[in-house]
Amino acid sequence: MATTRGERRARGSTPVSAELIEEQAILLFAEKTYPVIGMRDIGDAVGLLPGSLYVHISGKEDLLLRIVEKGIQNYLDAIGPAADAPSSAAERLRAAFTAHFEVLSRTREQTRVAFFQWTYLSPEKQGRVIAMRQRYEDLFVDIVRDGVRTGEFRRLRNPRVIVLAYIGMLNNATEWFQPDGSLSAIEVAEEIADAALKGIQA
Amino acid sequence: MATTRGERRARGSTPVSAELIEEQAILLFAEKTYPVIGMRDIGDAVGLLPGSLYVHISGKEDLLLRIVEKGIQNYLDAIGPAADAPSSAAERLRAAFTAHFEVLSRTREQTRVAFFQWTYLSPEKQGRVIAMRQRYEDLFVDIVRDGVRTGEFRRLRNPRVIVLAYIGMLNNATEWFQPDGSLSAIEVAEEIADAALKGIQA
DNA sequence: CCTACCGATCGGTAGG
DNA sequence: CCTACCGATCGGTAGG
Repeated sequence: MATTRGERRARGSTPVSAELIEEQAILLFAEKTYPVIGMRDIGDAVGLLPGSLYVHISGKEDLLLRIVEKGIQNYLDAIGPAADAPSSAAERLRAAFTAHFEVLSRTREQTRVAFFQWTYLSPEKQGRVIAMRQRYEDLFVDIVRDGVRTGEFRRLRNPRVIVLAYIGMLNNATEWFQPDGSLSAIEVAEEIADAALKGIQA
Repeated sequence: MATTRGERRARGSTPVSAELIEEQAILLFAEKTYPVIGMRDIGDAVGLLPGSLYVHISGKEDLLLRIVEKGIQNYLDAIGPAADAPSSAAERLRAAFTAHFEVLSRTREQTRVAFFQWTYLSPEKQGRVIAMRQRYEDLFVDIVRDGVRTGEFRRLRNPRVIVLAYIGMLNNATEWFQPDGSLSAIEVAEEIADAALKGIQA
């Protein structure tokens, strides 16, 4: 049997920082999820004993909070400008999809944690995350609302359902999009934007 | 402080069965996820002490496996016939979406567990789940492939991306669709099927 | 950054 | 179905 937890990093090799701990925690949380990763796993990954992690970080949950907030902020920073550009609703939706997949291809593991594991935060901290998610959602609501108002889009019976469907599709792409795969973020985003705007019917 | 775990069900009231334990486990796993729910939580929910659960079930992981497999089977049973019907690809896609949302509205909590928590199973058990998920995915692949082949759908550059996007959208609907909300499964499915087939552009 | 350890909780079992 | 308990593991800390 020997050890289940492999000592992945030799102790005392290079300096350990809060950033390094965060990086390794992202990889571990993304792979196995927050509740099943122990401080001992994180310690092994950076080459410290579990108790020594507390020299650099204040606790396990605070580590998660930082990962989640930065993870969502990455999307707000990239999609905000795309969604607010002074162009047609169709172009803005296309640009928003593209921006989303570009951030996803850069930060796939952090996205996994940010989108799916914020629920392990305490209620108070969840509130901050929900507010950020709402801003993210509103970017898409605005595009669709504008498009319907100007007549560029069809009069949808339930625009909110469409927005939720789009966002759900984007969120879930975290599960299948491969940054190193044969299709680039732009190619995937264009294909999906075409399907969303024009439909798949001939 | 007192107790965090509320004794939700009085001990010794009505007979406990494997089915009751499964029902309660679905609710608990759906709300908090598998790894953070203990046998003590499940015991509280059915009115047994944790050790007594093993009279009815063989272990925590086996409980999860049953919930996941039945949860996915519900979708195969409902979508299979819809996807294989002798009608147009558009009608079959519409019927598949509708069937999906109908199962979701019936089994929302179990779907949450089945779609998102099968990753907590041991590798061997995950294999069985992956095979079922593949059959589910293939139902949609077949519809899109048929539609493209007959010319009913556009020649998509990457049909697989579209299928993954659709399925991701459906899977993620588990997070926002409310069975008791103002919109029925059929209404939501129709709205989304329209958007998928015709697009949202005017 | 380590040593040494804390109390709490985990899934599961022996024996009745 | 309960009593009583097992060894393992958890996040975190005191003191150096």
